[in-house]
Amino acid sequence: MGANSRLTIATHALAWMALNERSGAELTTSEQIAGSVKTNPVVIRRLMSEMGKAGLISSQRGANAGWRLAKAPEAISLRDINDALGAEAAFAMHRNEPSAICPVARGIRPALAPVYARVDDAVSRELAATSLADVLRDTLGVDGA
Amino acid sequence: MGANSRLTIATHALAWMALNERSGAELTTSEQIAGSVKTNPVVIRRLMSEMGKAGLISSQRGANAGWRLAKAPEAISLRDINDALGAEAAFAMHRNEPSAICPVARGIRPALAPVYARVDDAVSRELAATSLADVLRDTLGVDGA
DNA sequence: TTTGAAGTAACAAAAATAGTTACAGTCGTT
DNA sequence: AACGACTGTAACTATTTTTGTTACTTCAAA
Repeated sequence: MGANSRLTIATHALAWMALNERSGAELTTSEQIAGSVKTNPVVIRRLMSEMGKAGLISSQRGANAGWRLAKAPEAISLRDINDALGAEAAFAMHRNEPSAICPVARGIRPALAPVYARVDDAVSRELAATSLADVLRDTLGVDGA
Repeated sequence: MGANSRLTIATHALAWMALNERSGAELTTSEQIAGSVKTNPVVIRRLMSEMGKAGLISSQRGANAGWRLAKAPEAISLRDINDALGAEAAFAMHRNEPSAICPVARGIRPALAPVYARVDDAVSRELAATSLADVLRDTLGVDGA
């Protein structure tokens, strides 16, 4: 798979929201975020919708609509974001069924499954160690601010 | 990206070779492996070519051609295979440059880069813990053999 | 010199992601 | 009650990546 930038875009969006709220804003719109990410607002709305279902953010509709964080930036980890996006495993099994006759072909998937599960666990653990607050701090700190 | 099955196919191929050699064979051909994986021999040859460049296997050309493992199955880890395939990072940055004006957009990539690097390290560590010999053992053990 | 397979280029097919357009649903404001 | 601004989605196109296929060249043993 091409490596996937969904986590990057989603984290960028939440970091923008966090900064916006810190500056006193109540709500953030998809258009504001799209301006920073330089993409189409619908792309942002799609990601936001998934994060809303996961309880990371909440939306307000009607006039004066937008999103707000549902948790403090310290309480949202990159793992939470990745899980919200329904991220798939790092490695996949064969796209097509291998030979039913060959013993290697029959046994290779059960043999690899636990290894791949451990890999995904390791990814989750690593992502869990970084919060949205960490990302925002490092993001703003780049300029020496 | 769709999750990528290249590591699965490459590992399947090497496991097949290891079993073939254990059964007394000197050489293994792409057609034999393709039969077990149920794919086109060229797909196998492409993967084998990359693993050959990484020194995991060696090829013999001419009549009576084929591949043989260049190391013992105990000395080849899934990490070696993954590295040989030039695996890309689990997560990618934005496909397009984000806004040059916005401080979040400017700082988010340097902030995420070390996190993503740690994730890739964790993946490598996890893959390094399993050898081709482990995979072959578990593969054949599935039937209780 | 014949032969079987590696090696590789070129291209088609399939799948996933990203980008775009369009429109219905919601709800303060006027 | 109508308006306006923005969410929520569906539908479609474009782009990128991976996989599958055909075809051809190179190689070395028999």
